[in-house]
Amino acid sequence: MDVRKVERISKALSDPSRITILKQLREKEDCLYCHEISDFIDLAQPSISHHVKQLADADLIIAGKEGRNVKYRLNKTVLDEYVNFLNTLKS
Amino acid sequence: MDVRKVERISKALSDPSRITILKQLREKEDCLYCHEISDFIDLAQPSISHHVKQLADADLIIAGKEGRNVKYRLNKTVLDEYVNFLNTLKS
DNA sequence: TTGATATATTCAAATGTTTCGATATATCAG
DNA sequence: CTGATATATCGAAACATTTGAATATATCAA
Repeated sequence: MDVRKVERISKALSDPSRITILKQLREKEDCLYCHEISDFIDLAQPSISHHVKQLADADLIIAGKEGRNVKYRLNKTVLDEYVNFLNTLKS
Repeated sequence: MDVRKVERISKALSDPSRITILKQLREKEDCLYCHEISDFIDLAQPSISHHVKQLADADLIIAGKEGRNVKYRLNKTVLDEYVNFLNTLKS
C-alpha cells in the first residue's frame, strides 16, 4: 500500500463522527442505512453526507443504492490492507 | 481504545511526511535520530520538529534524549492497540 | 404529474493544519 | 565563558477541513 493511500485512509479515520459511523456499522453488521446515521451523529444532513463521502472515497465503505436509500457496508479488504501496512511498520 | 485516541493516532498517520518517518524508523530498526530525518524529508527544521511532535503526542513514537540528540523508537504497544481497534471493526 | 422523502452538491464561514523565519533553550567542545 | 550544534517554540501566512443553509437530484407514492 502506497503512502498516498495510507494518508487517505488515515485521514478518513481521523474524525470522531467517521469513527462512530464505522463502529455503528459493526454493530449493525453491514445493514447501516444512510438515514440511520442521524440517529447517532448530531450533525446536519449535508455534514453527514460529507463524512460518508470521505469514508467512501478512502474505500473504507462501499455504498449501495436501494431505491431512495443508500446502504453501506464495510470494505474489509481495504481495512485488512491498511492493517497489514501498519503491521509492516513493526518488523 | 476510545474514539479520541483513535482520532489522535489516525491524525498522526494522515500526513505523508509522518508516514515516511515511520517507514524509515522501520528501516533503521529503532535507531532513528532526529537529525537523520532531514536526509529524507525535504522540510525546514521547525516543520520536521512539528511532525515528530505529532507522532510523539499520539504515542506512536517514544523520544529519548542522548546528549544534544534525540533518538526515536516506535511504540509497538500503541500501534498494536490501534490495529486491534481496527480489527474489531470487522467482526 | 405532483408532492414527499432520501441523498448529494454548492458555497461560504469558522476552524484546524502545515510551513517556515525568527528566536529560544539545551548541550557540547574548547 | 564562548561559539557551535541539536532541537523546540512562537507567530504568521498559506492551505485544508468541517459545518450548515440553500439548493439540486433522484425516487417513490398517490
